[in-house]
Amino acid sequence: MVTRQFLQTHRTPVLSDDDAAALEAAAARTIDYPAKRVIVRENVPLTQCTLLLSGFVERFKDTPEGRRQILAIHIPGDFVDLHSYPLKHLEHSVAALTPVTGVTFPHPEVRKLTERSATLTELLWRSTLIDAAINREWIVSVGARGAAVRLAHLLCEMFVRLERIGMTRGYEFDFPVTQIDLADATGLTAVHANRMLRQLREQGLVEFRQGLVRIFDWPALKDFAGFDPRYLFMD
Amino acid sequence: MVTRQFLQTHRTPVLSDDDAAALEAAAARTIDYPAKRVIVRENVPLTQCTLLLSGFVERFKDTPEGRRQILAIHIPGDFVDLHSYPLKHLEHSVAALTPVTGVTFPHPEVRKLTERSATLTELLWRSTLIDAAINREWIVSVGARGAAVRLAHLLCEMFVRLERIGMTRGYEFDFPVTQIDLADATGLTAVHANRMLRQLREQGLVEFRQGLVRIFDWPALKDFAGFDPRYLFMD
DNA sequence: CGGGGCCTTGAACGTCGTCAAGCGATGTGG
DNA sequence: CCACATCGCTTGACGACGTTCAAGGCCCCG
Repeated sequence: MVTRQFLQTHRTPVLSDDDAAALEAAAARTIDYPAKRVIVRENVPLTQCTLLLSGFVERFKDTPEGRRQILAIHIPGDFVDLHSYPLKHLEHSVAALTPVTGVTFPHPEVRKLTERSATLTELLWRSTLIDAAINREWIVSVGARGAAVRLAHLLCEMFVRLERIGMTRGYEFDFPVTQIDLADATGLTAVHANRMLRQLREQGLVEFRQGLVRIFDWPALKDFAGFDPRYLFMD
Repeated sequence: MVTRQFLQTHRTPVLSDDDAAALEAAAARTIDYPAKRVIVRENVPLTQCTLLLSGFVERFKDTPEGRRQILAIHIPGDFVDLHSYPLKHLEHSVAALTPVTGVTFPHPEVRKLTERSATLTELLWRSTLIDAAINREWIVSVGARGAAVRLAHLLCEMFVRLERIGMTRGYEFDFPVTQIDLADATGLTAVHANRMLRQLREQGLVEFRQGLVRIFDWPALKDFAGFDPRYLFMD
């Protein structure tokens, strides 16, 4: 049941049992990666996609000036590169933030799935478009929100997404990334991210310490961040 | 031939004549919008997609604090909301930047296309993922590039995209938006965007005046902007 | 025990935002 | 036909937010 978490996060359109079985059967093999390992390198032809089973993954681009911009963070149940099926290669790289397990779906198998069922196609397509919606929300974050709000918004997003797959404990969850990663994701420097995290903690909103997030006041945090989860299309 | 410009911008995968004809036949009717008119409002159920035939369109979100963040700019040959087919509604709004003509594709017709041909499906899917790749490049812009570089990068992107559909004249093209729009797209204030545009002009790179862009030195501009067109997947 | 990540804090600097004012072009109503 | 409002562009002065540079601490691991 490698597709369990994926189907848990993507409930529409509803798959027939046959389609669900076909999706499950399209999985080829599982792979492990150690933390920091590059899983997909930009501009390299790809012949398969990877569904994340455990661990955290980043998509990112490094700029000529030496800055890293994280474009997305993936959690178990996410396809980290399903978009490689129509695109054939990626314009960014993908790397493991933690030790990771994934399962591969060869492009020809994906093709067969799209030939088989328009509903299944819609589901796969939809999942890549939800990633795109998250991309756009991040544009809003880095383009139009202040530093503290940006960080708060990211923590809100991770909380809601992790909650859906049962990876939270009340208002607490593991988010095993460094402050440098948070800074790279929000377009800040590590120094400033650190200061803003302290501010969030002192405001009694949320605490991030050594990969552990504790939300003190969820309604206040949501309000502070201007977080509206509709962009996650959870239904 | 309402799909001419679309097929011009999306050459892979290659469609059979039959598939191309089916796509063309799926078009329902043309619609005109005046400048500034909202075409799609966020969070409203949709039953059709719109392919842009002429004019410029923006996707955007307005923040509670009153800032507008432009998420994408569309030109003729772009589907402005094909992602509404799998998503059923959008998390952002779409508006005309100029007077605009579009042609609609009802969702049931799109569904029929996906049932008909896996290649056609792949092409449509791919076009939405190229939009997503542009979204990600914009994350890099607002997150990791300075103000002048951001503007330069946007002008590079528009030049390359417009050139492909024959809407440039040498190193000059119409880009009928205001400096306010440029600011909203790059996460800057109009005042600062104005200053940076002056700087680009005085550096002899590019000029933006009243909706007209003149590139003085394309290699130098590309270099200054760190522009690598591969994220546009033009093949 | 030494080295390297990662986190933390301070001080100085710079990019970009805010506020304010003036200009020209356009358009509208008296 | 002119008065006046509106919108977009431009520039200056000032201030704030975020970066850079620097230093020290902690912890883990070799």
